[in-house]
Amino acid sequence: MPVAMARIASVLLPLPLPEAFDYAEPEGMNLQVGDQVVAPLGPRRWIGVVSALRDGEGHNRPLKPILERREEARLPPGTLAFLQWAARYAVEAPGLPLVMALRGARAPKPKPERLIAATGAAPSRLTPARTRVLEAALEPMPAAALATAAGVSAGVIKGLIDDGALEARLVMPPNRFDPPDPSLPGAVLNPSQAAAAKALTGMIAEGGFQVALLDGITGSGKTEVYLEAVAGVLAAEPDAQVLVLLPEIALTQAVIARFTERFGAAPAEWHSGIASPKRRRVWEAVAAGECRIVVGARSALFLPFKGLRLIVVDEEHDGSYKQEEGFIYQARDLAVARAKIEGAAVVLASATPSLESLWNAETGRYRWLRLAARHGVAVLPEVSLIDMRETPPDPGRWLSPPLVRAMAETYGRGEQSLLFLNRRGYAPLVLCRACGERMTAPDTDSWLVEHRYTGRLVCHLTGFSMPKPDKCPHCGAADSLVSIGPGVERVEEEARERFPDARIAVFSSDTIFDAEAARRMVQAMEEGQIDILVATQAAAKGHNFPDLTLVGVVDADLGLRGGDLRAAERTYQLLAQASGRAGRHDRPGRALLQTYAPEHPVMQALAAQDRDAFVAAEMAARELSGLPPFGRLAAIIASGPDAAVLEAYVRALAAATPNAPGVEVYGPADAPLGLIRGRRRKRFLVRADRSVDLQGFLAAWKARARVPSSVRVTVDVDPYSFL
DNA sequence: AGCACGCCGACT
DNA sequence: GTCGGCGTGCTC
Repeated sequence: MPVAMARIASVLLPLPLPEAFDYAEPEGMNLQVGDQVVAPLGPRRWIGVVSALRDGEGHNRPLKPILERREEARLPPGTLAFLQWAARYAVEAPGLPLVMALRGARAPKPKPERLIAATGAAPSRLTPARTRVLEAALEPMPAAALATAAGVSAGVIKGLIDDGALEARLVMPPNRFDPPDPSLPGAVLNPSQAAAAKALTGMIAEGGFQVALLDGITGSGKTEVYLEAVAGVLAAEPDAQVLVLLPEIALTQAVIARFTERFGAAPAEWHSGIASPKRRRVWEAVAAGECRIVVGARSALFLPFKGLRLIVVDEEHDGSYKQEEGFIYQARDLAVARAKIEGAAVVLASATPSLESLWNAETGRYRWLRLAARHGVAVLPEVSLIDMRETPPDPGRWLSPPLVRAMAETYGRGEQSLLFLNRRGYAPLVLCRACGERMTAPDTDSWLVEHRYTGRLVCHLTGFSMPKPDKCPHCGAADSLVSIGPGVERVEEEARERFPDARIAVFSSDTIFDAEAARRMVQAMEEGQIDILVATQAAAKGHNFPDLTLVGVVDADLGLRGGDLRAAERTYQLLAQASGRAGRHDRPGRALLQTYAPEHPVMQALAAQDRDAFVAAEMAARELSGLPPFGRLAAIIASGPDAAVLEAYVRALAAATPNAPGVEVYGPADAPLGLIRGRRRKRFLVRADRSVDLQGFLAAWKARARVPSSVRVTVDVDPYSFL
């Protein structure tokens, strides 16, 4: 009889370790790849996941044994493969994506709930209050809910429990997600929508990995179309799971409502705002295949789907799909990668698709579905440019005469205006008139933004804030601090001066900090309780305001000044979304863009409402310089508190640059914000041809120079922010 | 990530 | 003379 050979288990730990660690499998544990285990690490115990199993003994040293196998769900093979792919893609430790994947698995379990139920026994004495309670206690419910329902105090309920007529039961909340019913009738589709829905369901029915770009202007009804694709997937396979990604939490409630209406059951919700026990429930139900639709933010991509068949990426162009901190990734790109690993389909939906997706559609990699017709009777707004050189605002003002005139006409007709300025606070810069000092956060280069509501100066980069000082902290001069440039608060102030009787509100992350506040503001706007809304990006998307007929963009050039790769594209997308807010019903709307560069191709394309011309021009420029989507970019940022140590490292790294054909390395240069929280930052930029294994190059390069422990090195593949 | 080990300042 | 600051390094 052959002696059973001991097995070695490679365990991926949710830590920034360079590789999976090997452990001995204790006899009889019967591990499988994907199992959650507890393993010893130094003096501690860590939860990890088995990533490989092989026969053999530890070679160089004895291996520590795994301590236990957890009963919690096993990570499906597709999920594990995706995590490993994602780590390589981001040039990061393999344990970092696992941190995201286990975020639900390690959350505390839901606690049993105490419910009060009738025992059927009659109470010894009946009072009117007691009768009401017994009538209300038809099914078990929490004591507080029962007291409210019966209109009594908690004492009455306690009395009935002591009397034996009611009893308390500890019940685990059911980990059930009601199954969606794809056979319920969907929305009535217009011909354009119907054609797109048919093409989508046909594509998905073929099975396997496929990507479609659902490209339709604001209001063309993209959601109805992808809902039909979801219905098709759910109907075709009883175990199929669907993931719907949204760029921000504020949009989830509306989309969840649409899904609930369409399929008669609420989908699971997943984002950073979900409480821990709920996360745990969703995570386990997704792993068990019991939860079939998840609507969530980018982190939902790391859930342990068992039978993922379709991923919808709504507003696919949106910059918030790019995670910029910690584990850096682009969720839209990872969604496509995950679908490829799982053999699933992807629908990318947008009114202003990213150039990358348009290029993939143009070259036939993605199926291109264009929704042309506008839903309902609304017409597109008329877009015109205001040349700020010809009709400048008064000094210290930000609204030009043509825009103010248009606002007056709109207000006079009882209609609504939206002033759009993508800048929080009152003024983006405060400086001292006496000595010229610019206020910045301690040990940081970025300017402090003045907020008048709170009377503070705030660093939007580090979160630092301080009360606005009376005297210049640098030279001590009194009353010398001046506010430079406009933010939404300052535009609001100007609007109030010009229209003292109008009802004016500000929509920004400083006035609207949760989903409930956003809902109230949207409702007030819908009901016509606001005449002029001054808003940052937060309000640029997703809402229909029937009486909104004027959109004024205060500084249309703002996004162009960053000078980065996507400046033009981002500005186009943002302004197209913002101007698309106007005139959605029976009244035609207009959008006025204040610009100092009306001849710029972005402004011309917006005024002519000619997206294709803009895209063609931008693509040609990118192709000429080999930039995405025609080439690939990555940034390497090194930071550290000691300038000399950092400089030495960055020089060593530069000297170690591998010579690779089709790759150019620029730098090292001071990062645009060279100093944050006392850490100096240096940056390399890498451009590579599409045929180059960029990740392989970056990993090999990074490995060629020893990193001093005080220096942090981050790799940003496909950078969006050039700060 | 967390925890131990190690070499320089103000304290019982 | 010690207690402890957190810089540096390791964990299968």
